[in-house]
Amino acid sequence: MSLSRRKASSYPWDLILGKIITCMAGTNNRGALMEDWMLPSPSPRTQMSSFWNEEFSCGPFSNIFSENCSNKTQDGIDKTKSSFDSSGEETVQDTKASVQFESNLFDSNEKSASYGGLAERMAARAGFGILKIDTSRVSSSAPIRSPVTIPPGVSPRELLESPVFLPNAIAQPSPTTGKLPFLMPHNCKYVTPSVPKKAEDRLHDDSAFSFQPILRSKPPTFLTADKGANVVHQNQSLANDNQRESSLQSNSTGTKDITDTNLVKPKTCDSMLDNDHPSPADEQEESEENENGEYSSAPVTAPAEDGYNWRKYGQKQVKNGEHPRSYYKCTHPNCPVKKKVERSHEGHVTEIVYKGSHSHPLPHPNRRPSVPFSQFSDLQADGPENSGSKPGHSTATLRGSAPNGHVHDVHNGVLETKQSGSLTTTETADTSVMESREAVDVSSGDKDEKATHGAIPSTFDGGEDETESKRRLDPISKYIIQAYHPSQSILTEDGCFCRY
DNA sequence: AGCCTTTGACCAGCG
DNA sequence: TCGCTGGTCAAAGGC
Repeated sequence: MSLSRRKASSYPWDLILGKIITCMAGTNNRGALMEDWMLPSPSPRTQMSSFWNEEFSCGPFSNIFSENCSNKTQDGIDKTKSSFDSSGEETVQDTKASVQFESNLFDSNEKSASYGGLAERMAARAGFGILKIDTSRVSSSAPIRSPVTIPPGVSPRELLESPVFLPNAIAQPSPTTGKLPFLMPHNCKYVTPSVPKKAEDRLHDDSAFSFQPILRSKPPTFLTADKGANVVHQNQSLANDNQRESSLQSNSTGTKDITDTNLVKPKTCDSMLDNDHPSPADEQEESEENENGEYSSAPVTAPAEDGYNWRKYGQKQVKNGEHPRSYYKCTHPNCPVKKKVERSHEGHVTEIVYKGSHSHPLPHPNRRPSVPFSQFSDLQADGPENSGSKPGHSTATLRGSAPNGHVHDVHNGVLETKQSGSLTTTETADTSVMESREAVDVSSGDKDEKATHGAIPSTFDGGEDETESKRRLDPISKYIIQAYHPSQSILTEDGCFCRY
């Protein structure tokens, strides 16, 4: 498989949709769906279009899971909704917004659905029509003019990298790219602390959506391990959201007491989001769907690509650990950050622990060829502020892991939190860049977060800002993020994918 | 040449 | 003090 194809496959949407497909194993249209699937690098948007047109035009996205998977799931969804309803009308609004948005998309999809030929369908997938050129009218002397007009000041490269043209990984979340969080199962919001809220915000802001500079397109990894990132980010972002979510984030995360080390077993949703950031050590975890629409043994993602450079300096088989543990150091001079990654024998990342705070901004993208361009952009824009930890925000860390109070750690049955270091419960984790980045990506539409956490740095000079200064004062912190292979995922009562 | 991974050895903490 | 364990070092080799 070509590199490009692999990259496309690595996009979280592939994972999400792959899971959906798997979930829909009982449906009759799977074959048709997979047929579309086989088209080269379909964009998330088109994938979803096909998805809806062929499979789920009968109801809201959230019903997909309940109708195609299990009644139990629906029950879980209902429960979840109930819990949110109790918090106010916000949930209702979200639901409405979601439904309306879906409706809009359906409308657009109906158009594409009428397309008959492959070209039309591909055009629909690409988000723009394929112009038919009448070659008979083209003279050899006439200048060949592209049907696409590129505005002055916009390079073709930029244009190509725009969300519309980007089939997947590079595209940032937007209605155009189909990467909007709302596309995820509504309940997935609970998967990651940060994702949820962001998705909600996005829904509210749909009408006001506007493209923003690519900051952190981390689809993935949005969690991953990068899931942990989300958790961390949540800590920061929660500064403004604490009150609102505090009611939702119950004591269920009793483990959340905190620490500088947080172990989170992310739900699949997070995991999927994290995907696109294969870290050097995690690249192998890129997952691919096989012919059956199932994921190969290749792991899903790791949390990992956080934009920093890591050097592996050791590996050990931990005594009681099921999997070998790898030790990584940040390659930046004098940067004390380390991380431990545990992988299953199949190569799946089962746990990631970040320790310490980066004492430097994210490395320049150009120095990290292994990282997709979009990530570079994000990373670059990200700056140090996201990597910094904010004492006092850390309490949100674990909340994020179980926003709704539901811990979906099927593996152990509980959210695990490891504590190490001297951090107090209120000064837990520093916000590791990685994790927070993912969160940032998802929450790009969250103005509050931006303002509060600098997710989209207002001072994007790559220098050190106040946050950075604070971050450097933070005690060493650790994050433990656990991920599971998608093939081992199940749909929980909450409508979220969990791994077992 | 530089950077990374691998891997056995070494070190430190703990009971 | 000894053994166990987790973490780290550093040489060797690969890319």
